[in-house]
Amino acid sequence: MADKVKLLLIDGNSVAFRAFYALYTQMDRFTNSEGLHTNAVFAFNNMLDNIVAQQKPDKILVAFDKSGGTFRTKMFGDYKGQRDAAPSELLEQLPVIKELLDDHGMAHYELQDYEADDIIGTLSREAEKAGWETTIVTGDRDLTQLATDHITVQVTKKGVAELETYTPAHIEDKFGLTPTQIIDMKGLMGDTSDNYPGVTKVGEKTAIKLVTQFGSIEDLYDNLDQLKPSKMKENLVNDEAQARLSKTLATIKVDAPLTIGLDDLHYAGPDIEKLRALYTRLDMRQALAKLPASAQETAVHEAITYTVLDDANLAALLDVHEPAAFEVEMLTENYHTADPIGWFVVTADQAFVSSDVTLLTLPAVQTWLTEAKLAVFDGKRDIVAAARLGVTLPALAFDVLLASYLLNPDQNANDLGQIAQDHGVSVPFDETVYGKGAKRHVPDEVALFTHFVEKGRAILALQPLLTTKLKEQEETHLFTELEMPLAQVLAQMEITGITLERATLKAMGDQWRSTQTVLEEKIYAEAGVKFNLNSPKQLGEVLFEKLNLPVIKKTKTGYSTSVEVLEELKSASPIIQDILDYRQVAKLFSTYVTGLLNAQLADGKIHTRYLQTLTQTGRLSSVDPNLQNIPARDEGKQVRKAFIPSKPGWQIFSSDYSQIELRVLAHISGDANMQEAFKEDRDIHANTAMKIFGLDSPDQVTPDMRRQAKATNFGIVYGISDFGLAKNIGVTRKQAKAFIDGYFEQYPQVHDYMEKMVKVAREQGYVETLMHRHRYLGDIHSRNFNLRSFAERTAMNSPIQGSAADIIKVAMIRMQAMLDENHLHSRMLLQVHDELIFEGPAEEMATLAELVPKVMDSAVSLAVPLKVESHYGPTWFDAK
DNA sequence: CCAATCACG
DNA sequence: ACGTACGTGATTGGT
Repeated sequence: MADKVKLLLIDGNSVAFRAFYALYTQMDRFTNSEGLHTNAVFAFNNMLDNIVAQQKPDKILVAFDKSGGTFRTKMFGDYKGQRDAAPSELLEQLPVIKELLDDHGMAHYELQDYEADDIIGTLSREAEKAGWETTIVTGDRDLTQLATDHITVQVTKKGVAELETYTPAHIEDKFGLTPTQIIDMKGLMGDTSDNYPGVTKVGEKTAIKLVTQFGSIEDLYDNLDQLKPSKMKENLVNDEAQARLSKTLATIKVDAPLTIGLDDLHYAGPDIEKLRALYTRLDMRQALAKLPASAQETAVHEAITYTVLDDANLAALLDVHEPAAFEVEMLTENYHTADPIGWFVVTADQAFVSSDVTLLTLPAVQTWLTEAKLAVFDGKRDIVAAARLGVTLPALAFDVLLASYLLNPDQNANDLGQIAQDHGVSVPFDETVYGKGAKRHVPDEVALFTHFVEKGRAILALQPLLTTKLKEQEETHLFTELEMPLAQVLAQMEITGITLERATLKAMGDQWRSTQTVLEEKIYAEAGVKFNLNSPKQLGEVLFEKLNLPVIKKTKTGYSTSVEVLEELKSASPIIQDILDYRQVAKLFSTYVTGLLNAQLADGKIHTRYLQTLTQTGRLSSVDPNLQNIPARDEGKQVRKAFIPSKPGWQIFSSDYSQIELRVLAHISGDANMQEAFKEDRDIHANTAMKIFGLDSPDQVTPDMRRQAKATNFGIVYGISDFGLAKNIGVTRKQAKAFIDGYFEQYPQVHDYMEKMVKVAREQGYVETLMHRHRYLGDIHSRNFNLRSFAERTAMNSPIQGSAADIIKVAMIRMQAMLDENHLHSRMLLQVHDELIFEGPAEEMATLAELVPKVMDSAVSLAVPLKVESHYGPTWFDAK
């Protein structure tokens, strides 16, 4: 038995409309190089792919509305009268969508005087007579009136990705009506978007009730006398003409005079090459990537050849003098511990690969390396991997990862495959070749080496592309003079590592552990029940259900038990303080004792990895372990006593920028008052307190005033809101607003700066730092208040936080040079956003105390001085 | 794999 | 009217 013919009918206009708005907030991202928007095309295309994959239709037709009036407008002049014109950004995409359909091999059709609905209605009825199965896809629920046992209507839900399926049974379930009764319902209700009236005061509920009771509008008016006198009955009588007209307008034609028939429908499948050309023209890289490889690309794949290096053929590599892509490959993330699985050198016309990294250590290869001009993807990784073999890499020529990060920090991936794809270069993802999780493995030699060569070629292909883009974005200097050399400095810091005194940390850990156990027992006794204290869920149940403490705040999943909540509950029960204490020691023990002990390597040191391409602002981040969040306050700061110099007689030295972000703000805002405060080295928080509290002398500033002023200073840097500030310092929103108003009055140019950054973000789509680091803020145009507000705060904060990051990065590069030039034994170990931590011989401390602040405060020249404070001692704890 | 919590600047 | 501070990472429990 042959399967029935499957027909897919799509309401082109309504789906395009939904598609457009599904990605409306992302419209800026979906634009091709000619400025044509592609958000609707993109979403429409995804919808097509999904529905075709799911339904496997034999025939497809996409129906469109024909511009100009329809028979409905002739019948009712105001039909769709109130509707705003579709936005031009959508209109420009309709012809492209039709082109897309052509290339997909799908028919499309429109008819003068009729809407897409009527085309679909007519064809679906014809298809039913022919014994076909039809699916209708639309964004308009009115079309559900067409549903039968052989015609299913799918209505887009939440954008266009999800469809709700309407069969007669589903309609019965949902409304208690038959599909044709949908028309009667609509007639009574009217339709505001199509601008026809219906009956006064009748909405969906009443309409459904009336249609269920009477069957149809005609039957309703034939039997009006059955209704008891009421306002509703009066309305029905008065609006009878409108109701009947509305029903006619809502009725989809099933006999439109189409100039096509079932025979004209087809679905031949896509023309891949045409689609490729279209996607390329539209810059639709995701769609492009999904297409099967072209004959050309396949040929390239087949053409991959390489030389597997060994002692005998090494000479060929040593002959390479042109620029090359290079990598030492490892399977796992942590390159301090991962085993290398191979390495490659790829030039424009040659490729050398090997699984044997010891070849790198051969003197001939090392000599070759000193002269090599290498392009890499994540060079810091290669530098560390090579260093573990005792091999030093030359200064690297180009790092694809760093370049791509600077071009757009939020579209940055840690995978060459992803980044290449984003720039129109095709190379498999590491995950595809190596697998992930437990399945990750070294593939067979051919697969591995082929991947090496492809990665090498991608790096070479990306280098000129990204170089051009960096230049266009005026980020060349930032790239060549900042991030590239910084990678080298960071690699050195990571390789050096910081020594952890195991016994010290263990002893502290034992103490905390026993405190933890004692508190645990005490809490169970106070609660009268044993439970898992580490589970906020269980703790919440105990506190708020068993002990009936007042609920202060809820999270998405239940009661909040955060510090702020517990602080408020302190007076309600003695158990609270114990829980707070428990939390503190539990955190210290698990993260800072167990965690750090586990991270210590055989050399007795902790080697963190700095992620140079992660944060949105240009800061570094630190992982495995994070050495940028080692406790600095309260009991926790004891942990710092376990961080010691690597050699006897050495000390830990630390310098930090004092209020660097506020100084940056004083500089970039040009605010005279704020600049004066820093030029005269006044206490900035006290200064702010005087300004916002209207005091005449610093003596009048109470500690509490200073505290509030400090919070206000922070708030300003973060892109203030009165609500946020009020919450933070525990004053009313009104008072917080008064603080902010006072602040802006005293620092008027800071106010101007805030407004200017938001304006800049709106106009150019991004904000930038002192050194032209970009941050893109697509959400600045969002219709969603939250997203938009967030983008606005980010616009204010990023240039501040990011410029401070630029400054310390400059300092770090110069610092390394300074240490080298002065032949100091001291070395830089850590960076914690505004501070640098060193170790060195005790005799060098005085030199560091002189030179380190000098390098740091001269890193850039601002309108205000940069202030640096230094300390040193036998442990990190003492270097404060 | 996500949410909650808490550590840092 | 909308709900809100900016940037991170590790651990734990729970799906």
